[in-house]
Amino acid sequence: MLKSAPQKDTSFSAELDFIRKLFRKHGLKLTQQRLEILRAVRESGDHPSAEEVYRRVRPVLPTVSLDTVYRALMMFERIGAISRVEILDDRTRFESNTDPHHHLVCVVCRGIEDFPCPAADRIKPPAAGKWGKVLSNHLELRGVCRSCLAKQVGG
Amino acid sequence: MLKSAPQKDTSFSAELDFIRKLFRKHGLKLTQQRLEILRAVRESGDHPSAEEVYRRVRPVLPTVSLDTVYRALMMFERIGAISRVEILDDRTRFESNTDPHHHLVCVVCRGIEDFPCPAADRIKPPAAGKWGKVLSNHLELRGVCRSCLAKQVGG
DNA sequence: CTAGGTGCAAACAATTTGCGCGCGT
DNA sequence: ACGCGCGCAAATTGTTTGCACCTAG
Repeated sequence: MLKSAPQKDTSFSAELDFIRKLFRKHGLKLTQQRLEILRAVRESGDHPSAEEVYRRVRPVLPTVSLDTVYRALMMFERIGAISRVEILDDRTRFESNTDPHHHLVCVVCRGIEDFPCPAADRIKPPAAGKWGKVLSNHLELRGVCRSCLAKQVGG
Repeated sequence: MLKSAPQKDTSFSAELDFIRKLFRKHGLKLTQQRLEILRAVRESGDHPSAEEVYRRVRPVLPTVSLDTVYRALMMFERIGAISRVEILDDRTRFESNTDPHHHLVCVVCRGIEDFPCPAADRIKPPAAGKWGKVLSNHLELRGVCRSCLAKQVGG
């Protein structure tokens, strides 16, 4: 438990250098708030909503406000540090995975799981070149996840 | 111009029988409002927001309220008469195309175009069966459409 | 007739913004 | 020291709801 620096911090601090440069590059100030907000999204690797991020940083930054979280998240998205996911019937979520990937969404528990899919990445609009310039592909498979499926059978 | 009954009405009235049955089946009343709201989505074949639908029915139903539009749209979705699309950074949109299909979204003009894609329909989560039960596949290609691309080059 | 539907206005929830002080650079 | 960023609270926007009257079946 006390072996060394906390695990979570270790992995994140490795990114600190990169983050610092990124901020510098965009002429942005690296504040404690921004750092913690970014950490809340990047360390977990999941898909928190703005509210959820707010909840996560409160223990560390008790005075932080929800609007600061919003502002920071939007700013991070602008500079490419995180990306946002919009899921049917739900509020906007954020994620640290900025590589091309796709989502499995459980319509019961609203859980989101990432998965890579080169086949989906490769798909182009029909009559290639006729539509315009494609920037990204995002495939969303909606359904019921394993654990919700198990619960339903019993309920 | 006066050749016959208005074109638009012709195609929609062909669906009237189907609509009527669908409503009956669900024990719903077919009111003038609902009919016009449904028409506003189905006749255009595009992807209007609730606000846009409201705007479209106002000329025909000057007293209709936005909340009636919302209620009707949600109800139509429930009974499968239309489906909803959620696009990044934008309000919910509705569409009459309830067959499996995918979307080309222009990030500049926010326009949405449908396209069929059997390849995308066939994609399954990795480690098949491990995630749960997939109900639908939706691929969203984001980019800049032809006409916005043309404008950008000039600007 | 009578339950379900409508319009109005108000409630709600998520997100955005104006403002004056504080802190990172 | 300067100016961006912060927290507060209030404004906006999209959507939902309670209620009394109305209308399709």
